Amino acid sequence: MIPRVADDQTADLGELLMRAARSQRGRWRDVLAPWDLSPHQGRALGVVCRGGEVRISALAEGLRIAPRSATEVVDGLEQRGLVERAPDPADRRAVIVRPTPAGERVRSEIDAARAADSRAYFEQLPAEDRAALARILRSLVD
Amino acid sequence: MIPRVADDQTADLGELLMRAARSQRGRWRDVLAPWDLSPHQGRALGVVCRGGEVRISALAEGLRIAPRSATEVVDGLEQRGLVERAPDPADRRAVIVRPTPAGERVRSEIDAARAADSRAYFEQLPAEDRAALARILRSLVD
DNA sequence: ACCACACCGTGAGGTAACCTCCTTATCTCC
DNA sequence: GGAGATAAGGAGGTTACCTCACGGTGTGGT
Repeated sequence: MIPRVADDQTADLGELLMRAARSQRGRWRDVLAPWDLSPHQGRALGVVCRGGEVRISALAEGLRIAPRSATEVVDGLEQRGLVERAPDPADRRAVIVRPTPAGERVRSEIDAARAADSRAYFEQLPAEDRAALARILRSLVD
Repeated sequence: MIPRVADDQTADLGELLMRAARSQRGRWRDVLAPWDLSPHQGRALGVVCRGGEVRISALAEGLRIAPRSATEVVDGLEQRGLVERAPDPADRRAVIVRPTPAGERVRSEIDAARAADSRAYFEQLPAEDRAALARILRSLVD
C-alpha cells in the first residue's frame, strides 16, 4: 500500500529528530542537576515565573498534565522554597502559585545556564545552518 | 558572563527541537496504539528483530536501560507472543530473545505504519528543506 | 432567592517504567 | 580447581504520571 522505497530518508528524519532531542534532554537534565531539580520541576518553575501568579489548574494546562499531578509538582517546588501557595482572592476555591524570591533567583540562574548550554551545543553549526534549522523547525511545529 | 543578547535564537532552537520531538513522540505513540504496545516496547521489538537473536543484556544495552529492566520489557513482549526466550547454547547462564513469527509480522506492520506517518509529517516541508534538515541534524548528533 | 450543576484543589489509591541490591547458576582465568 | 566476574531474575523502592471521590465554592436557570 505504501511504497517502501524512498521512505528511508523521511523515516531517518524522524529518527534523527529523536536522537537530537534525546541529547538535548540529557543536557537539560545535567544543566538542572546543580539545583537538584528534575526536568519537569524546572519546566514548572519556568511556567510559574513566566506567569507570576498561576492557578494550579493553569499550571497543569501549561505542563500538559492532569490537575492532580500539578498539585504534586507544586508540593515539590514549595518544599524547596521556590514557590508559595496563596488563596486566590477572586475565587475561594482556587489556589494561586507564585515564585518566592529564591524561586526567581534560581529561575534566572537556570535560564542563564540553559542558554549557555544551548549556545554551546548549537554553536557547532555554522550560523546559516542555525537559521535554516530554526526556520524549518518552526514551520514543522505549526 | 554570557551575553544574554542574541541567545534568544539558540535558546529558541533548543525549545523548537523539543517541541518538534514531542510531536514526533506523540505520533509514534499513536502509530503504536493499534498493537497496544508502549513506545519502548515498540523500540525493543525493533531491536530484537534487527538482531535476530539477542541476549537480555545486549537488549538492555541497545535500549540504554539496566539489564534488570530489560527482563521486564521481554516479559511484556513475551506475554503478547511477540518474542520468545531460549537458552543460549553458548552460555548456559544466558537467555537469548528472538522474535516469533507474529513478532516479525507486527514489526514489519509497525515499520510500514511509522514510515507512512513520518512521510506524511515531513511532507509538509519542501524537499530541499527535508534534505537540509537531515544534513543539519546529522551533523548535530555526532 | 434558591438549587442543581460545574468546577477548584487535593486525599486515596493505582500503574508503568525505571532503578538498586541480592541470589543462584555458570563461565573464565590463573 | 578454586576465586572472582558475569547472566538473568526475585524483592522491593522511586518517580511521575493517572483516575476517582470528596468537600468547599461559584454560577445560571427558573
